[in-house]
Amino acid sequence: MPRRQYDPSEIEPRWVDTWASEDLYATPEDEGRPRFYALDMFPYPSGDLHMGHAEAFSGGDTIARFQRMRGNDVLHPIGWDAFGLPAENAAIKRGIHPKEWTYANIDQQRSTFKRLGMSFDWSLQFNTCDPEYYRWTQWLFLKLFDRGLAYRKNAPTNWCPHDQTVLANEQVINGACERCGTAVVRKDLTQWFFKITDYAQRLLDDLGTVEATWPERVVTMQRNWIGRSEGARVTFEIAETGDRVTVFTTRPDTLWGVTFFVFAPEHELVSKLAGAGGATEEARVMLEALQATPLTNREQADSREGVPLGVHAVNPVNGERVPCFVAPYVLMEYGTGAVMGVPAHDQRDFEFAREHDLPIRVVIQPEEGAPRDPDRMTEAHDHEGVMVNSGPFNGVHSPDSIGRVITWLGEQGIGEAAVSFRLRDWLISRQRYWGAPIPIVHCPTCGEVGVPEDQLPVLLPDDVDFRPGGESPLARHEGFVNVTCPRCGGAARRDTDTMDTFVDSSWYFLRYCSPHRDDVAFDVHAVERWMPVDQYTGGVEHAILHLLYSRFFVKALHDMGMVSFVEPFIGMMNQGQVIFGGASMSKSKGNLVEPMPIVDRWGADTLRLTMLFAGPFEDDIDWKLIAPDPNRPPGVHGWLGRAWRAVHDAADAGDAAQPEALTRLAHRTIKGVTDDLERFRFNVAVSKLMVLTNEIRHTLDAGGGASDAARALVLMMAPLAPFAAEELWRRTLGETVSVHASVWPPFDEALAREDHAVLVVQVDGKVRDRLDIDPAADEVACREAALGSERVRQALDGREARRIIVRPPKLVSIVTGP
RNA sequence: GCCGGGAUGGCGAAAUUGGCAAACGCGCGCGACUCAAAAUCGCGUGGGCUCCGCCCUUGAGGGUUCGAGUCCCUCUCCCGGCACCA
Repeated sequence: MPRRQYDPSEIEPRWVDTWASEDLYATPEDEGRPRFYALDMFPYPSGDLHMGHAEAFSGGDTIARFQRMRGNDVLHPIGWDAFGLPAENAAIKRGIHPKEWTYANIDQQRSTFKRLGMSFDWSLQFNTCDPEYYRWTQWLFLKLFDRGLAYRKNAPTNWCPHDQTVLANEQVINGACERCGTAVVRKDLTQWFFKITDYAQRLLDDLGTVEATWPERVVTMQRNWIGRSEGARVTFEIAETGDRVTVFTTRPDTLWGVTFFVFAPEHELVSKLAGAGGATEEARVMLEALQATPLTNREQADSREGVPLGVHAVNPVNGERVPCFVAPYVLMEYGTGAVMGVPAHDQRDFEFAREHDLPIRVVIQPEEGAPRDPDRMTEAHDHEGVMVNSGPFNGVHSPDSIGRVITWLGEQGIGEAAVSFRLRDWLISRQRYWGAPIPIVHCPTCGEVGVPEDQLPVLLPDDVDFRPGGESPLARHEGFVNVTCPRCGGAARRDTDTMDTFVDSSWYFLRYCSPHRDDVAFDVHAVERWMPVDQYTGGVEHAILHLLYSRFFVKALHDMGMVSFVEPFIGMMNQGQVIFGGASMSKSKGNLVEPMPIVDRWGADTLRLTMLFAGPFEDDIDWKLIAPDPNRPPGVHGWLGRAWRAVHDAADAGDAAQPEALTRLAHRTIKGVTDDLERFRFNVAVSKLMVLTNEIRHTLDAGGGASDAARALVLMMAPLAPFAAEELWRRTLGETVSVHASVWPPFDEALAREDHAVLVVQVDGKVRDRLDIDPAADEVACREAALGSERVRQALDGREARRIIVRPPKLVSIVTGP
């Protein structure tokens, strides 16, 4: 066969077509083999794929291919997270329909995925904006609704004035909309929520089951987001009105230090108490202003402002009457929306007390150092210590104090142990067009009525004025809004909100198991076969939102008896970012590097390998450092060429005997690369293949044969450089079955072992000699070899060896000192 | 402020988890091939010195150990998350 140059632009498109015509990556039928679900976070179709996609999917595809070759049935699907605001915004800007924009981008991304050689089973593809999919999103909403896990309430919400919609708590970053960066304002609206708080404890507990196989930071972020605190609930009574108000505190041991009481501005009792007669006219005006202030403006003010209510709360532990205030530093969203003020032991209360000239009473004294003096304190003492001025508890030390006070509160009937979570319910309604309509009808007689299952999907109408402003777009569509009540048949109105797109993505991994079933959301048997996902690959930006929501969905479905497992994702890995010159890439910065020009010029294998070889998968890749000259190929391209030539030369050398040293290296490499790929250490795996390639080259140059080693090399290249490996396998080596349908090479443990050893001899911690030694040498032989060394004798210089530590066959450490 | 992660040659990074620091690659230098260049191949490449050898070196300082990039303590800097959470 005439020698051909390594030419990816000729090779790669050819295999794209062949693989498709052979249906090479079809998901196997269940015949009892082990299975592996390799899932990548599905992309949002906003234009073509970018370098971040190339990085993530290169890793995910390598895993899928490796697991297939290891004899697993692999589910490796792809689809599109296709509803969402950007489609609408882009469509408004360009005057085209969101649907048209979305499906055009999906076509573009699909074609790029194919060119990159991703081993997806394309027959499984779906898009969340397809009615065949969102029908079941709506169905799941109704299941949650039936169980009381979806409900509507009026609440202060985060409103983005630019995008004209509410946002979930998780979508507000530093007081701004995560999408457009506009400062979020507070708006009281009636909205749909999912009751994720019911699952707070389980979402926290079950993290323990994935802790070992998820990135540590993701687990930590979830824990912090759920934010469990232990403490007590204590009930105070308002002296003037008799109202009872409960507070949550993590420091019940400071109850004797309460000198005031504070309500959040939204607290339900505030208006009543302000009208109880004690409040001044000035205070009432201030209160109104406070209640009208947007959330974010308050947060940014960082003030200790507050309004006296003119009423008093009675401290249940000692009967003291303390003044009540309303202050924005108390949040309605956390705890009970009211707090006891303990200025001596809480920094915020301390600042509030100083601002409003309120008394400060020390009830915890530190065990060491000077006792705290209320008149001289410059900050709260929020640490541990001994209880003082605390009636029956004087002299009690932390850490016992909190538990003892809680027990006592219970005995007195004043309070009880309590747990509070930071996590809030998930606000899912959006006043935008491009999303799944909420399948609810509002009937004047029957109230909120779920759309009957046989009437799903509630289709998103095409002919809608989706420009933002005023009412939500669907509310302006008469034909959509006006319906008859499914229950009583009377005139009713459809709910005109759409669902947050995170609802769509909270169950897509279940749909992949049986994407074309039109009678169920998912086939129970298919889901039980594939789920939970073995390895989930995607960006760490979803560490909280998407992962928390998906975990909630799966737990809720578990409780409904629909799935047997409680966690959706067993293994998880997050790719690093692809940056350029130390900064994130963007068109406006002019530092955008796109994948396709690189693929066209150097090939998809080079692009994939460059990503995987650059460093650990989870670390950022600075493209400027990896490929500094755009006119020269990244370094791995050179290796592909060397491997190409080495395999061709090995084939030409035919049956020439392969030296044992090369055979041993090949087995060592198989062992190492297998281990590296199992642990997603792609960069190290590639480096081992480079070493093997170099050794094949040297062997051939020395006149030896290398055909077995070359075959092993090609097999191991397959998950990492699928095109080059396939070309070498089928064309150069003449195999008929695809390398990607071949079995991962086995290794012989005896051959993989090192056949020679170097005995390092240290004297007083310094390396003094290196001796070749039989790897089977025992302790005695190693000791003798070391002591027999001339150089060691010189280093000892007549001193006596007091202690000799031997680790055969690697090391002898001789100690002369004491 | 709280929580988490990190710092190794000119650069990206390895180091079997306490046992030869810098594998592999990039870049650079020298050489072969070539009229020449590219491509390819070979050799060299942490620093220092009195250079066939020796000494030093994993952000800084201390500790444990026969032995520390790896474990412990203190500190500096960088990156990420949360941030009135009572």
